[in-house]
Amino acid sequence: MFSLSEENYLKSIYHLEADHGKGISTNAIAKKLDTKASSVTDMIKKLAQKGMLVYKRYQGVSLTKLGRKEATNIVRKHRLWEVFLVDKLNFSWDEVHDVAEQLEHIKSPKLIDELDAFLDFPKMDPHGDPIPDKEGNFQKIEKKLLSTLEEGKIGICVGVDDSSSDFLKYLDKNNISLGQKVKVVSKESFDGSLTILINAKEITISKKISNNIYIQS
Amino acid sequence: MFSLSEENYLKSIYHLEADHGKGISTNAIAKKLDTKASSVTDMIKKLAQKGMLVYKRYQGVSLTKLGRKEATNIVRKHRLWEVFLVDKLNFSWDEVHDVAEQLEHIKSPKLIDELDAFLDFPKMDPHGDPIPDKEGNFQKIEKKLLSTLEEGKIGICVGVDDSSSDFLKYLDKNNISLGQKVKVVSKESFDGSLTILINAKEITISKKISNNIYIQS
DNA sequence: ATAATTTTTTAGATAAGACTAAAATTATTT
DNA sequence: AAATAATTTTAGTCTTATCTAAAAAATTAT
Repeated sequence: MFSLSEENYLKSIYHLEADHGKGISTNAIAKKLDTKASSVTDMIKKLAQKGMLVYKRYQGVSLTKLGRKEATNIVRKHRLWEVFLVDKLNFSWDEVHDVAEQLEHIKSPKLIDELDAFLDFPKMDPHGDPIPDKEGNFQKIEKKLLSTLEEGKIGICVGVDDSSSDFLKYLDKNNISLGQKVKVVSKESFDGSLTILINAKEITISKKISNNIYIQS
Repeated sequence: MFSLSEENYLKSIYHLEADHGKGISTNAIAKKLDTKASSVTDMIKKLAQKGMLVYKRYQGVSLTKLGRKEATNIVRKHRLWEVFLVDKLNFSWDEVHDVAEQLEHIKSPKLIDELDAFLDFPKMDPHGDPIPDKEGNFQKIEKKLLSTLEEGKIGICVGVDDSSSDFLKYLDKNNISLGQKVKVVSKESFDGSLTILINAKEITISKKISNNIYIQS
């Protein structure tokens, strides 16, 4: 059994590895968890002790198979709860994160399996992120950033990178949601801003925005 | 905001007051929470500080209005989650307690209101205990222990006192569930055991059992 | 290659919540 | 009303997870 804190470390390291490959630095973890490097050192020693990760002084950490399994399970729970909140309890996609952060730590294998079935075994969470199955497997879908789409090309929104409330509210305000068709009308090379056709309307979005929307094309 | 520990103390004191009236002793709380009296003293000082209860050394504690409100809300959450687990996730009534103990501490007013609506505003949990509304009000139903029912009289099972897994499994095994009609066929004065007619079958139950089943008559 | 900088670790402190053991208070007997 | 027993509180310790400040190691720059 893991403490709430241990689970949060495992999850953060898992996400960092997914984004930046193996060998996660103490500072990167500290930044992600909004804590101090010295606290991280303490905790990774403990998690190494428990066989969840490999750690050598000054060398950063990598999850072991066991650690990754643990982390994946927390991610699975987080994403299933997000689906529950949106599909069943009328939460919007910008409201789910904080609550799911709490719910992901509930310990009950039966609960999460039944929830999975109740939700009809969803494959994606409300932000387009894949939900691992019981064994921790999930299909990695082909996706790229909207910012990489060339002028004149068409794609379908399949996910967001940043899922902060502010960003999601921005998307809502501009009627951008997953599953929508988007066409790049023009690209401004100076600042990377994009004029896109979405919902039969042309809007211009900044590079920062297009860097946070995933599409399939 | 209250810590998990503080919430558990408030809830326990609330239940003790419901059963034994005001002025709950340190030892009673310690027993309920399976902890030491000295730990209880520390915590009730803290909760008194926060205005949740009235405490005078060596005199036991009583919840304030605020403390009772807090506690009621936790009970509301606990019981709503129990309904969710049984109605939506195929839990049986002997499996819900431990999970609900965790879920009751999730902090999100929207979550619990939406859950309430999703479950169609249930008035009772799976054990026949009333679910407080948002304001903390609930109707107290008239009920008495099966052990107090006289020979030849009929009642309807409306709740259980003990809701431990073992006891509930016993009831399941004997096909006793809420809403059922029960008739006292005979009463053994020596040991208080009861022969009852339930489900068109006669069974004999001990005093201990009949002391844990509530009926309406 | 050495100096300066950054990162990481160690050492020691703190807060919450629990514990043990002993002291203080209250309750019960005789 | 003492004496005994039970309960409650205090004092001090422990664990978990955090922090600050300083030391150690690694990295980058000169």
